Order: sequence, then C-alpha cells, then structure tokens
Amino acid sequence: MINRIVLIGRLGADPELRYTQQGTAVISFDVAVNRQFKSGDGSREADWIPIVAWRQLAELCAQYLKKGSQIAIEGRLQTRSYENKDGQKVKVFEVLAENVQFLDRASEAGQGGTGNKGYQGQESTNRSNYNDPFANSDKVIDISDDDLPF
Amino acid sequence: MINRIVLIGRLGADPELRYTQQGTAVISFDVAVNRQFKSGDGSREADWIPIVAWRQLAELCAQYLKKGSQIAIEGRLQTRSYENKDGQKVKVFEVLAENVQFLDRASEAGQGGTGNKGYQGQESTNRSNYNDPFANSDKVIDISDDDLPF
Amino acid sequence: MINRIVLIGRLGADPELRYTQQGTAVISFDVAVNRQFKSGDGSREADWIPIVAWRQLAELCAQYLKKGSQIAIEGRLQTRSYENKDGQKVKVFEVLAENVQFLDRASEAGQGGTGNKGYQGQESTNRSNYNDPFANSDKVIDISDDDLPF
Amino acid sequence: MINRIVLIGRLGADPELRYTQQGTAVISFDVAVNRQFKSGDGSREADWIPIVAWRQLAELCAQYLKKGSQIAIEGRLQTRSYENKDGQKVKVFEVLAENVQFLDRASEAGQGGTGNKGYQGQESTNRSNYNDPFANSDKVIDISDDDLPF
DNA sequence: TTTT
DNA sequence: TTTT
Repeated sequence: MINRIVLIGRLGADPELRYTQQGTAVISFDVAVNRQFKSGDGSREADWIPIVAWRQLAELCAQYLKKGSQIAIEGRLQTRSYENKDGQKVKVFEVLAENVQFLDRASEAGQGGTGNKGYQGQESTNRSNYNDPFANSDKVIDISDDDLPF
Repeated sequence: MINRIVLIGRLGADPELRYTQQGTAVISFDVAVNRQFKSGDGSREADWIPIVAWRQLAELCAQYLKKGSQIAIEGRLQTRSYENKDGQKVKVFEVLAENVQFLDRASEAGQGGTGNKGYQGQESTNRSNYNDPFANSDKVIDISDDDLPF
Repeated sequence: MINRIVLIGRLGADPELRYTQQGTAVISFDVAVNRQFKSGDGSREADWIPIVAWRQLAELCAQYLKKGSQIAIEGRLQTRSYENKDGQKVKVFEVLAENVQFLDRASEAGQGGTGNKGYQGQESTNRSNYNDPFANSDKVIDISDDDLPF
Repeated sequence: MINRIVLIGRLGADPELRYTQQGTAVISFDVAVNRQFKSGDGSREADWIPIVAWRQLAELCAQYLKKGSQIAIEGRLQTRSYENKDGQKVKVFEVLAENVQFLDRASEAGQGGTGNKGYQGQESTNRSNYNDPFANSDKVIDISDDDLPF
C-alpha cells in the first residue's frame, strides 16, 4: 500500500557504515528536519528522524555524508521490533531510504538512488527480524542475511 | 523544511476522540500499512503507524472512522518526548495528519482537510510538551492549551 | 533529483493497453482528482491528470481498471515533446506511474508495483522521443523499442 | 482528494513577480528536475516543470530566487485551460507551490510556506479561469480577483 | 490492532 | 531555460 515520505534535513552526526555477517552494507543516521515555527520560548525545533539505507545506497551515503550534511531523502516509513538486553520489546520507527539527494556544495555527488541498480523493489521487503543496528557498536552487525529476504 | 508523508492503510481499532482541558479536539489511532511483499514464512506484514489529528479534522475522523476503515493520510512525521509514570523519557513517533481521505464506500464522506478551515499552517507548530494521548484513558486529556501554541 | 507525486482519483474512461513494436506493454489513462473546494458557481472541480504505465504495471492496470475506477498512484511527473501531424511541437505532461493501488471493492486486486519485478529504476529512464500514445488509435503504437532505453 | 508532489530542481530563468488587478501577488517559473539517467546519446535530461505561487509565498520567491537557484517545492499538480489569441483552448499543467525551501547557500533564507500565514488551505481553491500568466508580458496581469475565490 |  |  502507499507509504511514501520525502524529507529534507541535516545529519546530527557522522554516519557509520556497517555490514551484515553476509557482507550487506547498511547505514543508519538521524536527520534533523526543522519545523517551520519556533516554539513558544523562541527556540527552533526539529524532528529527529532515523534513516536506514542498504547496499549501494548505504555506501554512497557513507562516501558523501558527514555530520551537518544536508540531504533530501525519499523512502518509506517502517516499524520493527527487537528485544533489548533486558528482554524488553522495543519498537523502532525508521525511514527506509530508497532515493537520496546530497544537497551540499562540497559533496559534488549529485544523487544516489537504489533505482538505478534495480534494487528498489527488493528494498521494500520484510526485514522485521534483524537486530537493531543502533544497538551494535562494532562494524559487523549481528544479523544473518538469511533473515533478509532480498 | 520539507517533511511530507502520504499513507494508505486501515485502522486497527476504533479511534477515540479526546479533548484537551481547553476543549481542543484531538484523535489518535494506528494505521496498518501493508507491505508489498510477504515475509519468508508467507505471512503478510504491515507497518503500524500512529496518527494524530487535531480540531475539526479530529472530529471528522471520529465521525467517519472505525476499526477496519481504509484511509489515505497526508501529513508530517513528527517526534516528541514525554515522561512516563516511571519517570523515564519516552520517545514518540507519529504522523500529524493534515489532510485525510476516507476510502470506504460506507463513509461517502469524501475528504477532510485542515486546509479548508485555514488551520493547516498552525497545525505545524510545536507541540512537543503535551502528554501522551495514548497514556490517558479518560476522554479529557491532561494537557493545557497553553502548551499548544496554535 | 527528487520528483515524487502521489494522487488519488478516478478514471474518466476505460484505459486501453497498447504495445510498442517490440512488444512492450504501455497503458495511458486520465485520472480526475477532485479539488477540496467547489468553484464559485458551486460546481465541483477536478484536475485531469494523464497517467502512463509500462510493462507488468500496464498489464495489471488493464486487468483491474475501467471507467470510474478509483486508484492511488505514486510516480514521477514527466514532460516530453512530440511533433503532431502539422509538424508542430506539442509538449506533454504526464505522471509515470511506478506504484499503484486499486481502491475499488470490486477489483480485489490489491496493489501493483513495478518494484516487485525490479523494474522500478529502469522506469525512470529517458523516453522523450516516443510518439504520443494518445495520438494513436490502434493497439500497436508506432514506436520502436530502440527508442526506449530500458 | 490526495494530490501531493515534491520536487527539487533549478530555475531556468529569473522569475517575474506579477500582480492581479486587485493586487494579489503571483509568480511563475519553470524548474528543471534532472532525471537520474542519461539519455542514450549521453546527454543529461531534465523535466521542465512550471511552478506557480501566490501571495506572500510569491513575494518570498521573488526575493530569494533567480536563474539557477536550487529549490525544493511541495504542492499540488493542477490543470487549467485558457483561450489563446487564436481562440484556441490551451491546456496548462502547473504545480501550485504551497511550501518551498530555498537550497542555495547564498539565500540563507530558510523556508517559505503559505501555511504560516494561514493561507495554505485557501490556496487549493479553484482558479481555473484566470488568464495564463505566461501569456502576459506586463507586470499587471489581466485577471480580476473576482475570479479568484480566495 | 487492519484488510484482501 | 537549470545545475554538477
């Protein structure tokens, strides 16, 4: 069903590229999307949206993005659950990036898209059982590609 | 900054209309947005997206939506935090609905939009400090309109 | 660059499936998207948006859509030019559908997407030189697949 | 009904701010949205999308945009017709901008939105009878505000 | 927690 | 008619 989101924002920190045990590249980062209005107290507020990208798109992002980079993202809003160390079920919201556009002069990168590699459709598949990339501190995340049906 | 999402899905339960202490209508409900692909085990998966709407749009939704209703939603993805009873900070993701379209035959309601009342811009304002509507079980939620800058 | 459109509307007429000389399926139809407001004279106004879809998505549409069908469409807004019989250059606007959702009860079809076949990326390619499908009355349109770089 | 488009592109020329006879500001410009793929002949292709904005948003655009400016636009795809000097009916497609974000370093302007002035809903109204702004060469366009139901 |  |  239709699930489409477009965001423009800036990275809050350098993104870190990771790999699944099978070698699939995955990257995660948070993007601050400013709201149009200041708060009552005059502070400028932003929504911090977690983004995840896979494969070539992940590698492109790793290459061109750093803390503060401005980026346009097109993708789907997804939810998944995982169990934390306390055995509690944690619900995660994230935008699965399917197309990105780097907006900084510095990153004369142009645009990265999954589409041009023919992976876009496959990106949309279920991946509800992988562990939370954010919960891992090492570059190889504890996730089997068998769990990724793509 | 650009933050735009469009979803089509179905309500998992009857929505409940609430009012702030000042009488502002607010409604919340979860929408199941099916993914295009079945899981490896053959089960059909969905993303469950929390939706919130305010004022007239909330009242329209209360009037036309019930468990199972199909709906198209246009809005912004927002995040906010609140403290739960244990004093822990809980992060909430939700789509602020700004325009909806009821898709069920039964509800020949057509479309509800905040726009036609001139409230759309104001909807986008900061509301990061209100309590979680989901955490309240009574119809009057514990939130002062002073906290809502709109 | 980012170019994303989502529409919900109804077909003004039965769509007609055509094929290029090389056998690529293509379908075109106009969708009426109602505006939220009535005109000054009380009439309800709609924008008529031309849609085009290719390959499997075209065939799905041919199978499930007819005059009056309600549909959600996700795609890109594209422009192209062709020369009419008078040798005049005609500019065409159309939405390249990349994902559709059939919204009628009757068409228990669910959803068609190019993504699930891995064609989505290729859809985005240049096709500015083909003749106007609307200008042809026969089912085999006068267009070589050599002109379609996908 | 749902009709939502988001674009990122560059202006092909300096925009020109005009006013209706009643003094309503209106601006029109074309934006080049590059496609992700080069044509078969290696040339880079773009879709040229006509944009129109009204009132404060028009004035903001006039202030911050010039030939080559990069901009993100959120709005609706609309169609309208007018009669040209030969008495022929001409169909026009254009994106009614409801929110824009200036993306050039130089224009540290941030974002313009109709929403923050409470005009956003009204923007969506019928305006199918005004003359084509592109067809006028003087700054005051031949259009009565009586024809604009907002 | 939806639906087909 | 844009830009990288």
